[in-house]
Amino acid sequence: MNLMPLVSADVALFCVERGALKVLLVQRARAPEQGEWALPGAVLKPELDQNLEATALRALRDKVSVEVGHLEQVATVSGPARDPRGYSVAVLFYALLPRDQVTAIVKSRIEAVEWDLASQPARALAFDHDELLSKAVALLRDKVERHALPLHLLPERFTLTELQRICEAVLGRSLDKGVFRRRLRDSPDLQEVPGELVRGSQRPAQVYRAAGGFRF
Amino acid sequence: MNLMPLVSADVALFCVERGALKVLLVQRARAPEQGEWALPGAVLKPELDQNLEATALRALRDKVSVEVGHLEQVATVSGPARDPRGYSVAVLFYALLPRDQVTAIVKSRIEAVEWDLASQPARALAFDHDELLSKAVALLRDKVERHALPLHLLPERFTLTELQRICEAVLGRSLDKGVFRRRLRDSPDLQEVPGELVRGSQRPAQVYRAAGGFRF
DNA sequence: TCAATAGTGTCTCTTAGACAATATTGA
DNA sequence: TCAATATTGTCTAAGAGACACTATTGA
Repeated sequence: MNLMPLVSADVALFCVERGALKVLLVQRARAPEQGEWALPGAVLKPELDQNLEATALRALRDKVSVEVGHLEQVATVSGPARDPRGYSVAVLFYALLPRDQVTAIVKSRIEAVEWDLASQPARALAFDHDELLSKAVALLRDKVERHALPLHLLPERFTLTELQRICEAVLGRSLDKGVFRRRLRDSPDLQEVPGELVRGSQRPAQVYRAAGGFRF
Repeated sequence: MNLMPLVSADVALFCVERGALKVLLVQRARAPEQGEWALPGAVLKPELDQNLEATALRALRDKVSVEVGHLEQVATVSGPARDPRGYSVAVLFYALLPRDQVTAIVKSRIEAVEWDLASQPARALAFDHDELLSKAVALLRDKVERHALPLHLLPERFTLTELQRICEAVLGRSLDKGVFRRRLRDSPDLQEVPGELVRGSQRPAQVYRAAGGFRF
């Protein structure tokens, strides 16, 4: 038997705020890299975590008091130098936070938290988290580019225009309304909701929700 | 500090043999699951492996004496029950073996090895390796379906028809010659080789090779 | 010439992209 | 009526799929 490395799960938690894709950063309260900003994460505790997804969920619960219903695995990085504590293995996930839960997160817990621009963070990140963040953003964009709908970024009920704005924020470019709606027309992931939603002085918009068991 | 889990790397090594996508299986020489068939793998040795990719390469080197030049990370699985030795984390990779190196592999090493049908193996696999294999096949197919060229499955020089046969084997369906060649026309991943290659009594075919630094 | 495979052309259909036109509401 | 946004339609171009046609070799 040989010395086993530190295994942990890190999470890029995304939201869309004011038209931009943001990622949640935490300021580390303890060494190593104390005071530096990083993606939230936790060390795997075999006696506590059923698997690494559970570790990731626990990290979000403990550090920012958030419960998310889904996780996407992005990649696993490893090596002797990426963490000063020694040889380490980190499994990276991302999760999406609905728009109506974004404000709830900031006023929680001991460590300072902050939403930073996902595609070009203002903060320099500890460890190799810059690289991890890039991978997570790339995977999310790739999925949306391939017509997956990031419905987890929206509240339970939403309009097609809201959905389009979210996709635009994720992709970092504007989409054509006609093309967007044409594709959604036959999407099995969306369901009309009979009730409508009126906003200000304009034509009311149809409300939709995610279809049961949709795949992201 | 708490007990850390067993970390290992497993590899689905693919080749195309007689028109079918095959995967390399090894018969386990030691417990656990002694005598059962599984994907080749190795336990991470921090003092030996620069990272988990190195562990995967070492597994191929030790078990089947093969050196591959590339690895694709597929996914990471974890949990207390997937390996009887205890809580474990396994990082799955796949690699592609060129057609002209397939025969070299079988006559190596202590453990029995076998090429099995990748999409529907005749052998039942130990641990959760059935599931791992499915993930690897799905990822490989997805990439080729999205027009990535699995050039690592071919020898250094090849014809377009050979390339098409390889893609067909990976995808498990036949492709249209015209469509296939039309796309390849502008591919930056392919380079013509001035010399030609004649085979039997028919029109000679242009020989190609992978362009420097192509992305798979 | 023929068999066999290499390589090209052509037609149709679907879809993306761009953009215009119409619809519906409150002020 | 007007401003503002929702929703639909239309034209064009690019690409996929199906399939036919031409080209080149050795036997």
